[in-house]
Amino acid sequence: MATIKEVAAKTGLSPTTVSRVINNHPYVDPKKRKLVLTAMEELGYVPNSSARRLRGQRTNTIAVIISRIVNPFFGHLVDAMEKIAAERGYQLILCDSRLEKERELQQLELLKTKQVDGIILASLQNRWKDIEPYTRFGPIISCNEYDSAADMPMIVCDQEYGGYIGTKHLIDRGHKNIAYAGGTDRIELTRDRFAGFKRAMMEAGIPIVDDYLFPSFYGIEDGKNIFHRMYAMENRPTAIFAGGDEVAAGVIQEAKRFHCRVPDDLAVVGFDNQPLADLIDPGITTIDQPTKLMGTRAMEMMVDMIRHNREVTYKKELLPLQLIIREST
Amino acid sequence: MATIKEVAAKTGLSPTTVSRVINNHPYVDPKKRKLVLTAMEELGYVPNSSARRLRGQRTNTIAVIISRIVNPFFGHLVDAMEKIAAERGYQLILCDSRLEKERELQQLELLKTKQVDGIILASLQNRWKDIEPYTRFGPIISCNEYDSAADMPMIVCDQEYGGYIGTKHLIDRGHKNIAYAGGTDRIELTRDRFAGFKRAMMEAGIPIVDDYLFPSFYGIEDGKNIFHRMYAMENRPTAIFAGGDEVAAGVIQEAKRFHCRVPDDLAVVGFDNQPLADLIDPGITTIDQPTKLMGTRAMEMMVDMIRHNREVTYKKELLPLQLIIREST
DNA sequence: CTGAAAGCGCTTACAG
DNA sequence: CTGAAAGCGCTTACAG
Repeated sequence: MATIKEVAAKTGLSPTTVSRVINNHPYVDPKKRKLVLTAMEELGYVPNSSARRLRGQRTNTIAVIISRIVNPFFGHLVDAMEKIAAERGYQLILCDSRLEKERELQQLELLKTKQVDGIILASLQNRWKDIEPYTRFGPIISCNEYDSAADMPMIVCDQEYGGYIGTKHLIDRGHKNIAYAGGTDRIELTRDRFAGFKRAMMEAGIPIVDDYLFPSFYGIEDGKNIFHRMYAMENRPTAIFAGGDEVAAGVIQEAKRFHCRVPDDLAVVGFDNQPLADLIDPGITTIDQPTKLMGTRAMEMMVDMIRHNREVTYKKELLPLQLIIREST
Repeated sequence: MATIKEVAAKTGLSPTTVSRVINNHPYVDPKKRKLVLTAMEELGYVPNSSARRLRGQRTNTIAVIISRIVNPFFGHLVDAMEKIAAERGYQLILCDSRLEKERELQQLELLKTKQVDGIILASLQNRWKDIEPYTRFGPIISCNEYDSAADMPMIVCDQEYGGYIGTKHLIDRGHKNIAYAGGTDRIELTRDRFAGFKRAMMEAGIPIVDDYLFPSFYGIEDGKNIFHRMYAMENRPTAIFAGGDEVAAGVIQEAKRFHCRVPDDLAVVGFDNQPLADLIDPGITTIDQPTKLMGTRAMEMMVDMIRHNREVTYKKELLPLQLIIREST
């Protein structure tokens, strides 16, 4: 692999001048510039990025941490981020925390070891106090998930409102026995959604039944399990607000298998508005998250922070959430 | 950020010794080792990876190029790869070619500029002659897609067989008017699948109707379009072998909307066996690809090649494909 | 078991 | 407009 020295030798110029050509500096004799360019071409020269990183103290790489890449929601989020990153000349390192705290912390080390210029947290396994120490080493922002105790920029959706409109919709349809599959309390996002659920229920004067509340779940299989737990109840819920479209899809599929009609016997509301929600039968009423917009904004902000050395301070950017009504309610 | 020099200064030892501690070299006085460890701890020292990269000429980073991350097939493939990479201490750079040749070539440059130690091509936009020059700079292997003209290792499935069993299944169900949504000829994988289709048709003595052949398609919307093109025909096909489950899902959804019964009026076979295939109604008969196994094997092989400086030579590892029968046929 | 020195391949003040 | 020199932060022969 040719180095800058070899290019210099071949042209009879100094490495300094070659470097200036590479970096499009002004003040290089046009003839010499051309000479260098030809030599680079002939030698197949390409600058060594490790050397540039070490010298320049930048990596042009950004890490994004998600919790489960097989969740299509994250697929779309990452897609939007990758697009902006590529446009702006940044590489994307994909980190999957697999919902584990330790993995997330290890991935945050990338910033310390100077392997990335910044990190976007699209999921959050650790508390702010454990994440905060890393902010000293470069910009960290959150996108999708958030922690209001955190002193970092966040691009998020109004989850309380999402929880509210989904629940209100079920109430408006005449339901009172409403189950809720909410995710763990550990995550603020799910707490806020649940707060929206509670607000809607309270406004309507409907008591919340503990047995109808299901903890943290993520995939199709979890949806199936939840259905069975509801099905086994004496007093079955007539509706469920699931934590995501995959969970909702699992509920619906199993309901159909057990001849439980959706929405007549069981109404189902999902979350995310994934393509899946429109594909299965009946289509899933769900809360649309502006996934693409979130990813785009987060990456734009990250690049901006890296480029302008912007200070990392609290800033919450709220994006709109919207009820999409289909046949499952 | 503390450097190795500061650790050395603090301990009164040389950077050499500190380096040896960092890298777990033998022959370091246990007391001094402990001394260094404490100093590193106190200073919050972490080795700068750019310096290590430059010095060591390795990056511990692997790029994977896919063509469309929102395709759940790639989501699962990347998931399996990320798992192995993380286990082995490698970072994963995600590159989405978005089906564009130029982007893929630019992503291959990562190897030249020493930003990655190796590249896994999970999709292939360029011909071998355009990819080959990059092999000089590090290991490149393909996974999923392939090019038999290529002199590189490939972890792939027997697509011809996949095309064959899917088609044979439709023929066994009594179909003669079978449409095929095949992808472009540019890609060998799709050519092979199509060859399997043709073999099955020929064996059964069924002529292939040009109007029933649809070119390259990938998503749900494409499936919908294909349905409409078939629906508009005078002599409608009674079955279709779609290029992927998403396409199949689009066909099925639109068929239902137009009261075309699946499988009675139109039988549908997909490809990939994505979770989606089991979720929609009717479930999609499809060809199961061992996605996880492919990703795992590819990453294992890549790490092995990087570690042992294995020569990059042709080697085709064929994984099994399997027909999954559901209600769409 | 330990350290001084060289060098990985760049870029950037500095001097001219 | 150009070049010599220093230095980014490591690691690895080499010598002891």
